[in-house]
Amino acid sequence: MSDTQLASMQNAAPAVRFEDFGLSPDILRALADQGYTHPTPIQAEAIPIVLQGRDVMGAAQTGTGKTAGFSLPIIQSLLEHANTSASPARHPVRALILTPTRELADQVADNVKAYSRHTPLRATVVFGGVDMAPQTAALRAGVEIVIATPGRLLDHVQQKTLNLGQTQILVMDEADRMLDMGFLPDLQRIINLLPKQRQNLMFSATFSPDIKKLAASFLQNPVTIEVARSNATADNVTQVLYKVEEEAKRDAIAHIIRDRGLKQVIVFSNTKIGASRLSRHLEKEGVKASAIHGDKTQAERMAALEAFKQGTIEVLVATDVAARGLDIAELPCVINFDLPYNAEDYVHRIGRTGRAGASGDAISLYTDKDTRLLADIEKLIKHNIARLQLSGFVPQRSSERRPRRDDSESGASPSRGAQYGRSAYGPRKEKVDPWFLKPYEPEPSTGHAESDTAVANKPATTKPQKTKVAALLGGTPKR
DNA sequence: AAAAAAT
Repeated sequence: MSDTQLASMQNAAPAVRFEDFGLSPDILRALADQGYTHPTPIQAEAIPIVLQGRDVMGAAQTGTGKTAGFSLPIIQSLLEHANTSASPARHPVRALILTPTRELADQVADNVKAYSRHTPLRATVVFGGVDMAPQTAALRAGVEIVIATPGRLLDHVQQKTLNLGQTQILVMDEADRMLDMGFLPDLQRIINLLPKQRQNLMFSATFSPDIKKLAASFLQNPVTIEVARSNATADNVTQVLYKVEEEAKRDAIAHIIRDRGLKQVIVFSNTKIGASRLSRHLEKEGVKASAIHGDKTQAERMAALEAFKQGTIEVLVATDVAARGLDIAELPCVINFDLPYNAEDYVHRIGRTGRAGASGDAISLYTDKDTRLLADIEKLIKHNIARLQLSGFVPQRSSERRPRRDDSESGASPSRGAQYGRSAYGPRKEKVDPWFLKPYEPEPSTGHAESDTAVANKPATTKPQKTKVAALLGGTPKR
């Protein structure tokens, strides 16, 4: 027996079970339906605290079972003050769960519905991009738990199809993301609609000063629950980097997918157009792919996600709409086609894999221009990511796509490309360079951290952003 | 820089 095994046995506390929390048999039955018997660490920590009615500031990594961590005790609390009346008027909204994206709202709602299925409590989801009528019908019939994105929720409040006057529990999921997305004014409006006396739970994967300010503004004497170190990446996810020229990225993705025989992978692009293009490129290469981003209709988004979960498509090419919270069972691999502009998004993106203790791979492409982004990411996750060579990758360069040899340097007559200008292919800043024949040049092994740090420390380039959030929280509310 | 979210 290894030392670590021995140590873990000696340290092992008697395993906590869901039955130990005094949860209703109806909830336990729902958990049993799904084969859940033992809580994850965050669940074990959060459930008793939420049951006590305390406010919570949760620093929870994705994939830790956060949703059940707050849903189960909320359902229990609502049950303890159950109302047996069948009248819709007797079913006021008592718990409100806010999420930044529609897909996340839908997913959380699925979970809440599953956990409460044997109880008399009703839950419904409310988000934009889809017909309001079914949501209105569900709300009119009466629900105790609403899961929503902020905009459509406020829309319903305005339409008087939803009243938050009796809501006792507020959950803000992915609060950092909601701030990033400019939801602060909406959040403040929503909070103003709620009774002053209520329980607040706020979850955030990362902790910026803005998040702390938001927390201080509405949490009452909160208990802080921290499971994984904040801003940490799961250590069961293997992270690697491949340096690729910008023009070769799409081929590199196709190569990696084929080379590794990937059958289920999310590829993140920084732009909606980039995501669509890459998806089409992969399809041309015979890889079943779909794109998901904010310019797609909600129906297309849901269809793509479903097809990916079902395995009908192998690759989901996504913008950061899919970066946070989405739970795809046993997703083995995430690829960054672009490095995210925001280092925190890197943590979230790769958090789609390695969930629930499974192992996962996170592969990122980077170019010369990404030095700064890479430095930010490695600073945030507090370690360096292995630079690997993309083996056996010789990008396909069909003659029409491969830029012609540039003869101008040798004094020969200008190439057609030069004659006609660069309109058709866009500006090319470099002379033709047989980059794909160059040997791999690893980053200087101590150097990359040092040189990157040097870049990060340049006084002029460190961002001194004065945030709107601070202004909104501190000063006069805008609009 | 970009993306997301009510219409």
